[in-house]
Amino acid sequence: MRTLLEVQRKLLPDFLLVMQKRYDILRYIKMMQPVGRRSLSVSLNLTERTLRGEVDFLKSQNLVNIFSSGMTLTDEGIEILDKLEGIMREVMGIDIMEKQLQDLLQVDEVIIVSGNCDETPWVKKELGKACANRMKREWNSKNIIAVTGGSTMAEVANSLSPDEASRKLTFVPARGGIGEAVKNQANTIVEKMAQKAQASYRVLYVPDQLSGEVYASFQKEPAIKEVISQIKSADMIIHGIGDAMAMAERRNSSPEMLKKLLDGNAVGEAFGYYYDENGKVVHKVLTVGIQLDDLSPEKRVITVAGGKTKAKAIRSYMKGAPSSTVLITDEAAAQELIQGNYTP
Amino acid sequence: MRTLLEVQRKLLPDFLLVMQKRYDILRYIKMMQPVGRRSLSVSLNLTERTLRGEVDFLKSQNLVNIFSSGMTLTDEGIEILDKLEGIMREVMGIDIMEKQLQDLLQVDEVIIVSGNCDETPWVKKELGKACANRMKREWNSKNIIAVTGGSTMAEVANSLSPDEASRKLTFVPARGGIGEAVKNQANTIVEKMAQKAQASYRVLYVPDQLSGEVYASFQKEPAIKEVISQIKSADMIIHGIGDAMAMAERRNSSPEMLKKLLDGNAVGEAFGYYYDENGKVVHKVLTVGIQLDDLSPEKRVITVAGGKTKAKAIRSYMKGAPSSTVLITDEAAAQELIQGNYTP
DNA sequence: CTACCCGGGACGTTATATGTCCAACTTAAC
DNA sequence: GTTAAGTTGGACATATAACGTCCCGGGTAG
Repeated sequence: MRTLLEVQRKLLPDFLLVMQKRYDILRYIKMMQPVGRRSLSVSLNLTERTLRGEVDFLKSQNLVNIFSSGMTLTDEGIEILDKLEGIMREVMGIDIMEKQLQDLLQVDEVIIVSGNCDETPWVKKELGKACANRMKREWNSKNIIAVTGGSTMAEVANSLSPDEASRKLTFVPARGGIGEAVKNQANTIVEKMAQKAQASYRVLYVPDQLSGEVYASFQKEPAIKEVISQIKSADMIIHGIGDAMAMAERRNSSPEMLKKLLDGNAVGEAFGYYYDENGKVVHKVLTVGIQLDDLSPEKRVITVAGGKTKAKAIRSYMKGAPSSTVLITDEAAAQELIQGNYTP
Repeated sequence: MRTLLEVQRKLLPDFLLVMQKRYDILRYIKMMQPVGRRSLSVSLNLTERTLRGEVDFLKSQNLVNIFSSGMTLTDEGIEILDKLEGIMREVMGIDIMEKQLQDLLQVDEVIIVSGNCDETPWVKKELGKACANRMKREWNSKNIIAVTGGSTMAEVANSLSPDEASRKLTFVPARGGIGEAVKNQANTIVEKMAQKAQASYRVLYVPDQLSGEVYASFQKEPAIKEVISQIKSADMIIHGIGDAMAMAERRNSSPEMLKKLLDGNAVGEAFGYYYDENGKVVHKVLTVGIQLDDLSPEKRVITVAGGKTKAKAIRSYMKGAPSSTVLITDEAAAQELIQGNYTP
């Protein structure tokens, strides 16, 4: 059933809306029966005429009786409604969660893929695919795409495919090296994405953890400067989110820094910034490229992260995320985000 | 998944057609890619414009690529198509079988409910329900409904429910007693149907197996005569089908008659007529009421019978059935009818 | 009896889907 | 290089379905 719904979501997206509408109508009739069109239509937020159309249809399907005293469900209607209850819980699950998260996190759009990254390995691929599709939808109006590192981003790269618009794109790393393993470094991923999309790309090789002086002189280097200016003018930023401590360890951070993160209660990390539970920046990795201030609402920010274990990290980052953000996550993280919110 | 499809069949009937259409389009694109609109539209029997509408939609869903060299499936399209194949086998199963049987048996309409009467007890109830719904669809233009006996008919009676039109109906037994147990006798069922539909009814009590003389005098009796004339003018006839030998035994037929049936290779029985494999009448129970000749095309005949074991009987009767017949059966019988037909 | 709510008929309006035709472009063969 | 046959995509008139709006007659409760 899961796959059937999944397929239908793609193949007949608005039919599910119709199904939901009719489900609501049946439900309300059951509760309010016998009931007339007028009172029903206000309860359902439908105009009287459209409600009438639906009711005529339901009557033709023998699901409702229409008497002069009002409408009631037929036995068959009750039966169908019973079966629908179970189905709807599943159908509406994802849609509803997407809307809930949209409200909760105050962002433009939330996309949820079903499953749990932590448990089922191919769910991360689904995340990547969803992200690739989402990118595609508006990359004809964008030119420069900045991406970060991470295993999730690597999957995004895997899912990209070329089309006419994609060839005009330029991929750049969002920031200079921040200590990932080569495979998941931003530079590597940028290259892969560009290759998959048949686009151009620029890389930015800078040593990790620069000291203040070198940092300044580096930025004056013409070649570096040009790449940096491209990065700064990126139209779209794709990035993952990590668990703060896990990231810090993976990056071989110094003991002092680890302490700083611990003291600051850092839980989330995104492109080199560490956040605490309230979304406050605890620490930032000093490197070139996009800074938090650069995330203006004109830029499209796509945040990709899934898995129950990352829910806290996602929440921490999202507290301060611009509303132009699109969050792509999985069911497990979404559930955790929604539930966790009521028990802080 | 089964229940989901069942619900959708009721709640969004035309949606299955759309799904099938899009499935076909995807399938053809996969086979013929890269392919243009024109050649695709002729292959699919769609006008170019409608095909274009569908393709635009599929493109917006990222399922097909459109290049100037033609259309191809995207990776996602291939994936969806894969999942669809499995689903479609189930979705189209019933629809397709209905059409196949319509052709095979040369009747106006075939309705199949899923399951097997012989194995799952509630499938017979589903048959009854389906029959009741079908009757409802046109009983506002009919007045007299003749019904036969049998356990299936008893379930039809159970599923009836009253409405405005039903109160004007009159139920009559199709023929005089032909030896059923009381519970499943036509008279009993007539009474029950009338009660369920809040309609009127007439019964016809005649002794079984009349001899020629008494038969003649019986028909002259005024009260009987009136009922018989009502029966003859019935607008709708609802009847079941039985296995010939099983019916004969249940009716305590004489050894001579059993021999006659055996010799004639009788396999099916319907309202007192016994048929052989080719649809030839082997024997008819002599009684008053509707005779085979009365089944004119103006009358709506609804035949209800299910279960794998009855497939042969159904086929034998259907050979001579008028095209105004509506066959209501179950999946098991339908499969047997279709498959059995290729291995005679 | 009256006032209210009921379904359903009628009709003009609007949105959507479809039929039809053409222009610009790509590709492949010659 | 040129032609021919294929492709998509734009434009526009038209048919069709959905919808908004109004009203009527019939039940029903107060």
